Amino acid sequence: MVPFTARQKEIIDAAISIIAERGIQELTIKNLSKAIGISEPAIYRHYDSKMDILLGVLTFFEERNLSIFNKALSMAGPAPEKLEFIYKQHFNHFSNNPALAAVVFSEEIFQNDQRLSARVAALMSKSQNHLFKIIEAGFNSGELRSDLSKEELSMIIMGPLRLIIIRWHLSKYGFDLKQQGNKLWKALKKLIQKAQ
Amino acid sequence: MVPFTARQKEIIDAAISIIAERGIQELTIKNLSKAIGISEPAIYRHYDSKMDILLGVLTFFEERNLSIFNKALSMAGPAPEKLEFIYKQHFNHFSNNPALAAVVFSEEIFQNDQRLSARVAALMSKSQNHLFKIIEAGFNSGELRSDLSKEELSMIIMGPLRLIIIRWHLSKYGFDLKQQGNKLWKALKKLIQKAQ
Amino acid sequence: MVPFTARQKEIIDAAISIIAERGIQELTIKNLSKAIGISEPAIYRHYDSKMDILLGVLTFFEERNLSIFNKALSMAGPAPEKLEFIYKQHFNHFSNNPALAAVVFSEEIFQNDQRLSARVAALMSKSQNHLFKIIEAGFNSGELRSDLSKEELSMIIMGPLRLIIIRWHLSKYGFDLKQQGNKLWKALKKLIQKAQ
Amino acid sequence: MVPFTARQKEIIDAAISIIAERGIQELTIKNLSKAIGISEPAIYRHYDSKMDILLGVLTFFEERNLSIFNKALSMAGPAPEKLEFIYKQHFNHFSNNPALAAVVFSEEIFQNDQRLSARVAALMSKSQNHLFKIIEAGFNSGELRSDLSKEELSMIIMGPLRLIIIRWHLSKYGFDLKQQGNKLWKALKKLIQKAQ
DNA sequence: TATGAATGAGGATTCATTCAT
DNA sequence: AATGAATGAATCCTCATTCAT
Repeated sequence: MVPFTARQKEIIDAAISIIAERGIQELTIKNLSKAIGISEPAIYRHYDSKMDILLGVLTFFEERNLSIFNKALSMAGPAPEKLEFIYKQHFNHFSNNPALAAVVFSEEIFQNDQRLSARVAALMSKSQNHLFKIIEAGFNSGELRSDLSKEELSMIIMGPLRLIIIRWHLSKYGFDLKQQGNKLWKALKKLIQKAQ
Repeated sequence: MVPFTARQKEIIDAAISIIAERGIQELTIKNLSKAIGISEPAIYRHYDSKMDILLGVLTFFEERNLSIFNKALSMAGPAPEKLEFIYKQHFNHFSNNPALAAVVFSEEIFQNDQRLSARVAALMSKSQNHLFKIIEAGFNSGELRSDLSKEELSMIIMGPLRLIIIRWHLSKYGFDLKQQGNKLWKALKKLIQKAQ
Repeated sequence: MVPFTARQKEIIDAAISIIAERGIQELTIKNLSKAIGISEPAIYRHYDSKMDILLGVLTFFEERNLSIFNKALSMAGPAPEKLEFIYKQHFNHFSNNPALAAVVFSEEIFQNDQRLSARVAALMSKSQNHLFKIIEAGFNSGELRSDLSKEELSMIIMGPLRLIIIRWHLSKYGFDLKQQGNKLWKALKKLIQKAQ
Repeated sequence: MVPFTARQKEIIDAAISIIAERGIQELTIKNLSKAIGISEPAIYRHYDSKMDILLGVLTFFEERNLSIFNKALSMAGPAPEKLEFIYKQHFNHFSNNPALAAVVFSEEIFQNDQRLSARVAALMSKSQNHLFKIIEAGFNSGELRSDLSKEELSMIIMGPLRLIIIRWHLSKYGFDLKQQGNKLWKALKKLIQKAQ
């Protein structure tokens, strides 16, 4: 795992901003270099091709994403709290970086290329596996309803999380994500917790 | 609402196929004309610009989408059945047109342009309103849990539906969408129905 | 064998001129389009890529070359006269198109690419085979010395022909190719004819 | 005549390798520096420009070439033996450095630039002059046929030599150059020696 | 002596679009 | 209704070269 140089980080950040604010189609080397304030060829000192930049963006997302799920997994405490942590982390993260909301769940963005879409699929299945472990722990401890499979539960947990973020983005950040997101979580918790 | 000419319909269909199978970036006038078997300038006899074609694609999606929700709304019967209908219609639709799965929830595709993204947002809020009505009916009849708001419930209903379709697509249609989708719906139904 | 369109012919001609007068490195799409007086993209209406243009240039050379050897082969008369015809045709051809001299024997020009260099090699071996037939006829009729193999003779015939043309080019056409070429041929004839 | 520094020699050698193996178009500062294992700017410590490197390459060729002809000239013995020496030296040289065959007669390579092509022409005429001296000595001693001019003979000697090397290269070194070259020389010798 | 970072100019190619026919 | 030919603007990327360190 080669760490990014400062410039590389800067390029990735700029790329994310552009994708987020103006869409993938506007992610051109020219726009990228303009955003950073260097010439177009200068980009190529730091990345061999545009594809490598995209791959870098994906790497960035992967790390963010996995870090959330890893932290959740390694937390002490009951399963619902871990899930709450995942929700809250997402909301915090996006509230702080609204632009990311346009990008993070855009599997479609990376769908053009085999290399990219394969990694997106891998990432998705990785986070799902983490989620499975949390859910299974919840089954065992009796904290989560066990009349649903882990696959179903994971979909019911992640689907609404993704959707509220997409809506927040489409509404041009027209509501308070943390607050609404919290309400969503509480509602969801009622559904998935084992009735006492 | 001007109806499409036959050629216009053909162009829209080809555009959808291209977007679905190869991604938005491959939707060029050249590829479009090649797919239809006419020359590039011929496209411009039928649409003034590429944007108009995109607008046409969106219109197509809108109609599909609203038709599902309209039918569901006008159905007789209890709310859960209407929701089940919405789920099933989606699964049927995508099972029959797998390529569309790559597209249909791709709000990001239309995010470049103001005109497009405004309509996407409008569409989303329109279907949401239909859903609200169904949910409210469910509240009133006591078929749906009423300790959740309609906003929360709508997210919890539509989020997993979208997610399973996205996963189906990312898995390259690697599982039986109708079957898995049905299981998902049954699981979800357990959660949102009012306990008897 | 698809015939060239008028524009394609024009492009090939311009390409040859540029290579001849300014070298392969100056054969750019920009220079090509400037020479013809159209825009750069317009070139691509007529050839899919620069490589295809190069292939076209090669085709042109092949046809010129094979036509000379074919005519010589089908001539009536003694072998030395056929060889003389080959010599004279070359000198005529290059005197009329001095620029070609820079190109025609430049196997190196086409050496970059597999597809190109394979065809150059094929062309060379084809003309050599024609020459072999002429030489063998000369052996049989007793017009040519037969104490040399056809391979050796073909080298001794074509080598000096190529060299004088290259020198003529390097001297910036500083001598009369037809006249000097003729003297060269007469000298060569003395050597390869069977002494009476 | 400033001697090359060690680094300069290294650069020239690398340049020749690249031209020989991959063609002139691949001779870029980047490829050059990569081949040597230094950075691109480092090249400019040793040569002011790419043109100077090309000039250096030419110098290298000049020295190789003139050394062969000089040695031949200063040899004792009959003219045909000197010519044989020239042939053999060439075959030896290229057998040992096959890649060079792609380059050595590539006057076209240096044709882009005035400075370069002038020196190529000068080199050619210089070796020709050496050859003239050898031929004249052969005339005087009665070892060479004198019914041909020295110009004609020189062309008939050098033309086939060049051609067999070019063919060897185009055949991807598909035959034994030394052996075939020797046969070629023996054939040629029969032609140009004065009959006893 | 060397390098990391940068750049203006230019490379081939594709884009959406226009126009004469 | 359709096309062949064309184009300005933009695409990604490479070139030889420079500069500060």
